[in-house]
Amino acid sequence: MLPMATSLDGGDWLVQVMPARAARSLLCGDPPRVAPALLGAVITSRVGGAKVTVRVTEVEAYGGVGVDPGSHAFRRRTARNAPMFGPPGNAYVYFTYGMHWCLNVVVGDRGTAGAILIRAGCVLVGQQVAWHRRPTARSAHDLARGPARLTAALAVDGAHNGVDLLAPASPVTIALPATGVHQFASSPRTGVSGPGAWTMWRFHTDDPSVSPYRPARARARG
DNA sequence: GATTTGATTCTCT
DNA sequence: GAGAATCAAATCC
Repeated sequence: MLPMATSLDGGDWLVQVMPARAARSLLCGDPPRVAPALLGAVITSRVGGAKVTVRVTEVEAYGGVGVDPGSHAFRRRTARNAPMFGPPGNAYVYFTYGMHWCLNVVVGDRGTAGAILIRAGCVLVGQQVAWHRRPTARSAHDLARGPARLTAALAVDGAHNGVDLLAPASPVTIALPATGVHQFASSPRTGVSGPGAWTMWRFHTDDPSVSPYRPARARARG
């Protein structure tokens, strides 16, 4: 029998998290409905033997095949987006702009290819390690402020694509809060242009670590 | 096979 | 605020 909730004690903060089985069940829902439930979630990385824990403050929801033009899986299943078609709770890590990694949590029923992009968080444990990995950060709130900064602070990269984030043995794990965040805002997604731009599928709490909103813009190329 | 695009970040002005 | 860095995947022809 699993406990109703377990606690993670990290000093001046305390998060009541739900059991992995309950979390996996919750993650089976539609991406825009599940996304707010990930606010306040706790992601722990043990990559390289160093422990870094962040509390999620900002997420974006992405739909599946034929549902969401802003999603990698909109057209069809490919080798790249294959992890999105896996079971909910798995990680989908992709490389973008030639230099950045972004971490998603697969949601929705298996095969529906929904995902939640983890856009920002605040570092609760392992700040020194995070500073070492993110020397250009200007403040503690800046350590994981932005999807690529967050993966840098956690040392998450392609090696973690497809791992089960709800398995305790995984190098990167996620724990959902037993009590969801009640105060949050939604807005259009960052960097999504075209037909999917209108969706209010970006959710964030009132926290300094939330990344500044930037609408999609055309890029000049040299 | 060639070209375009992108769920970004950093630096310089 | 604008531009550069940098590359895999998707799309175009």
